[in-house]
Amino acid sequence: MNTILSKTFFNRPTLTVAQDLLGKYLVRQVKGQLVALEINEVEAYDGPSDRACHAARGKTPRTAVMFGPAGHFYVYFVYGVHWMLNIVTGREGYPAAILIRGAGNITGPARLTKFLGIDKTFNAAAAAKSSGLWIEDRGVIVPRHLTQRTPRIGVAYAGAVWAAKPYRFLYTK
DNA sequence: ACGATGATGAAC
DNA sequence: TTCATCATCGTA
Repeated sequence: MNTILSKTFFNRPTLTVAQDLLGKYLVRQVKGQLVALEINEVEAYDGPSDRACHAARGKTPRTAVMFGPAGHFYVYFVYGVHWMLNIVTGREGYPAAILIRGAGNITGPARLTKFLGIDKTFNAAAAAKSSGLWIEDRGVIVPRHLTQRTPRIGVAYAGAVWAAKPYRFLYTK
């Protein structure tokens, strides 16, 4: 059975949700066609004290979505070129999100959004059929020994302590 | 190793 | 209003 994950799943501690996202499916529906990719790489950005999290410098028009309810997408533009897809986690008022970096055979967050046709129009959208983009539990059991935790990519600016946090989660078959 | 390419936020 | 920075990728 394929269960669409709802707010209940995302409204939990960010690191827990990040670990649990491995093996879940990112599903995109466009013109009646479904594309489903198994999530295998994510990064957690957890709260105002996380110096790598965009919300660490307060609530701004860009980061406002992260302060909202869990289960919505935070999509932003970086390096003048790429769109990044995140899903908001945790309780309302607590800014946190998870960057989806890889799914299926697509490696790299920018390649993933390009492949699925995701851009700013998905920012603040709910992860649900109504938006054409959601996440499903398809019953995959991920053996713990096939997962890894490493520091996050490209966050040296956050300082030694936060850059070293093992907030990147990988699932390799 | 580096340039592309533009939104963002902080400083002035 | 200007400027440095940036959760990356493709080409070299």
